[in-house]
Amino acid sequence: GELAAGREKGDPTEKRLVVTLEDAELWRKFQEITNEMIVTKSGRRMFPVLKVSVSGLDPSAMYSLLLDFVPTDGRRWKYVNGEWAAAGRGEGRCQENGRGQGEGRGQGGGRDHEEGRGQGGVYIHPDSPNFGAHWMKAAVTFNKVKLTNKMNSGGQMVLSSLQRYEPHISIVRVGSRPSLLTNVSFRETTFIAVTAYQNEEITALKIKYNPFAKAFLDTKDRNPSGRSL
Amino acid sequence: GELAAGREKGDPTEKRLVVTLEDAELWRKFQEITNEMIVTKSGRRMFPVLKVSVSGLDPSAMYSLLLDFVPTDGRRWKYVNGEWAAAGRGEGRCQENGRGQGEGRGQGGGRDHEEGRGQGGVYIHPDSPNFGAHWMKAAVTFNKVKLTNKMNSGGQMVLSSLQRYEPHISIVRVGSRPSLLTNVSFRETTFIAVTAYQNEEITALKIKYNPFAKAFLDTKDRNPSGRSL
DNA sequence: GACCTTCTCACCTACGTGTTAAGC
DNA sequence: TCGCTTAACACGTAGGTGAGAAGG
Repeated sequence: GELAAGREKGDPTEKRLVVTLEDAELWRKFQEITNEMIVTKSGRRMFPVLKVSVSGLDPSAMYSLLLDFVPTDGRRWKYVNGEWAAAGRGEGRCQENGRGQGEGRGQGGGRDHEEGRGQGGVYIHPDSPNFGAHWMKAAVTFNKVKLTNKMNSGGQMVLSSLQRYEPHISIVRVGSRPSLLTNVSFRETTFIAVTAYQNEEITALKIKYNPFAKAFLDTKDRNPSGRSL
Repeated sequence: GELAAGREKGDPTEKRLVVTLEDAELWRKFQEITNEMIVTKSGRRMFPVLKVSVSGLDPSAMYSLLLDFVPTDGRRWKYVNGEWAAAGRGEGRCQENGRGQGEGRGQGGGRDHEEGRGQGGVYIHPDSPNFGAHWMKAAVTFNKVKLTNKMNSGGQMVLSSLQRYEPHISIVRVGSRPSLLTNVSFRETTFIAVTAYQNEEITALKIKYNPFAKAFLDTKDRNPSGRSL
């Protein structure tokens, strides 16, 4: 774990709440050359996997961890001449405006409407709900979340291709007195949603580090096109 | 769902609590000829899978579902001449005596000590803890529990080979006021723990109904030794 | 034509089966 | 020997990869 983002709240129990991104080095390798994530009709997992360690919760209180994807801008992006460039406006579907960061909603209110919908909205970590002790005893992995560009029947996060997103993790207390505790994101996890990889260096990194792509490791190694990743 | 077992308690909320065994017909096919479950060092899943539907919970209250295996007797069993027969006493490893059935623990008390240990003790359903609504919206499947004969590092249920067990499911309320609500078992899920199948009819049933054993379906079909299962 | 999307595919990971032979 | 246990194995299920061709 390497990057920490903490917020304080008026609540006495979770004052020292800290959320740390795991595998930050790996994320940075992708981020340096602009990360891409595949979206498919049936849903595609993320790689790298979003993984955070949490501390500062009340071990015996009950929490849920939420994940959503916030567009970093209203733009579409194009990959031309080996570089990502902003194209025109956000394709008309101005669905993203309610989720910006300058709204004063980060401290506990604000999410009241728009929450129950669940389509393209919020991914609830499958361990939810659970005790603070559970979330803190080991890093929390979002390896099962799937990204899609179609509205399927639930569970998958709907993104628009060629738009840029930043994953946001929320911790909410459930039970007797539900409340939003924190809402963190990590810049190195930003990515552009694509239906096919644009930058072949991204492809090479995915193949190199994702065990499920090991079938293509040989192919890329035999192609001695030079640079070591 | 076919077999229901309900218990009432002094608590006003869960008076109508009912737990129903799913796939009872399949369980009965095995039970008729004395069911066996493999135990291995690394842990073996159960087949059939323990699956129950639950109703009568408070949808917004928080519960955990627990599974443990109660020896039906202190005996070891032997498979001789195509039949199971009781052998001598419980092999000297008198580790099981605290869990017998004549103890008056069936209605809600009695489990207070011995619970936290977790080794060979209690399997907590991975969805735990969760809302009553979650447990009731679909049948609860214990397909991930693993049976072992060695004390591994956690998660697996330690059983003694050639002993007979009955799975017990407990529903506990967690959170503000923890309490054991009910404690049910189903006779058709009784089995003898074995390191290798003794009754070849059990083997045939496992192969016939467990998708993971499909590799052996052909073998058994080509052997036209007669009876249809 | 250029760009983006969709589908099928071979090839992996990961792991659940009973079988079989060896071990004790 | 006999009874029980263990480990290696072949063969499944289940599903996650990018490649490549086809579609729009």
